[in-house]
Amino acid sequence: MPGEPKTGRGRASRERIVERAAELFAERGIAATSVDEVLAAAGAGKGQFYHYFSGRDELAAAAVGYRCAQVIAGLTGALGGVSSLAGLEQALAGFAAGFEATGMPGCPIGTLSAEVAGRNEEARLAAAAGFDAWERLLAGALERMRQRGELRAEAEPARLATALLASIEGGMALSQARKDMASLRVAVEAGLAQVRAWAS
Amino acid sequence: MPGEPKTGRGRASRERIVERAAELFAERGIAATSVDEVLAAAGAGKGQFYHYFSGRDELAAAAVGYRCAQVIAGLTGALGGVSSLAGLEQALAGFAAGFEATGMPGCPIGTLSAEVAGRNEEARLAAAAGFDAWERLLAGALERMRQRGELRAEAEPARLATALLASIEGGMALSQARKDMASLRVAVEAGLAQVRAWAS
DNA sequence: CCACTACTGGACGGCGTGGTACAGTTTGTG
DNA sequence: CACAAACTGTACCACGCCGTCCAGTAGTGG
Repeated sequence: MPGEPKTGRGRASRERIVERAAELFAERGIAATSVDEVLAAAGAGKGQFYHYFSGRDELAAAAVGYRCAQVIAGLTGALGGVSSLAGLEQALAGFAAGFEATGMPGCPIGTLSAEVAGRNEEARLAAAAGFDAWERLLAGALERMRQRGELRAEAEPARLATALLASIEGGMALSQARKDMASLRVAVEAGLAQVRAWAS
Repeated sequence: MPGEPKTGRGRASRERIVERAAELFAERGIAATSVDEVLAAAGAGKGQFYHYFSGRDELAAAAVGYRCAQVIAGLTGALGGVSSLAGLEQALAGFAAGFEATGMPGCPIGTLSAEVAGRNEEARLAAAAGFDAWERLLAGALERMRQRGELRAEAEPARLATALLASIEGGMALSQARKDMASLRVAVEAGLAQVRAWAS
């Protein structure tokens, strides 16, 4: 029965495995990456792996969770302090630029989510939690805009955040398939137009 | 060297394989479905398969193309004749209802696209073509609305269609991860609001 | 009817996979 | 410092995978 690490050394080992797995899963896909490859990249042996994980699926779930935490940490930096429309526009433009710079590999959460949903419940929940956190960041920014009077009082930050996130997510999906940033730009612009419609 | 079938019998065999592959890929994922499983489902042997396909990847591309054609055919029925806002609303509501009825397995094109992009160029192009066709259907409906005077002359059907498709696609991605239709509904409603903003 | 091509079915092989077993080494603790 | 628990490395196994091969069966044009 595998369990949580009980020593610092163990924790470091487990974490190294998860880190490498998250990287490889993101760039090659989960199904297309073998446990052996992950272990080789992490410089770990089978014994370590099955000491901490019950098997492949548990690793996938952990890696998805780790990836989401990374992404959310980055987004928190960009969105956490936003409280104006101009700030939101800038943050999203920066996000789109980063997406383009990495070669449009699809949404880091969305791609994993699509691969995992319906085949690994634990991982699906991790991805959903990632989306939730992202949406909360957007909702927080919108709420601050509303409180500062930039948005009308009747605006609903939660709904707007969902719609905005869907636009971003869908835009990335289209851009990934088309290998063309235009779709994401149009989608983000449309999402922002929605927000502007509620401006005071 | 595999090639196109030259007899009716051959064409039927090839098509049976592609059909079953499209079904299995859609419900289990491409990477998680073996060629042997597809062939067993199609009642075909290895000889037939390698007579028509160079290998796994070519089958994947063909199956993605087939799936897209199916989906687009269905959407053409729903959107082909739409020329009013009410009609568009109804078509999208019907689409959402269908999505819910099938258990929210993600967008039939989007899920495959995410799995295939970056690993199978031919299949990625097929998925992109599917998105293009879908977007054209939306753009056509919007253009008809504009010509009927329901949308202002300055409205840009192509841009609006991209934004609307992104909302739908992103909404499906969120709903799939969350197993909750609410996200898709909010996203679609927001997309429609964008369109209404251009109403005369 | 013949010869030639298209098509079919399945047996087979090499390989990579996820997972197990187990012996050896650290590490923390009393 | 003893000793148990945590941890690590690797050899190994059974299985399923993709793709090859080939012998046989339609089907078709001359």
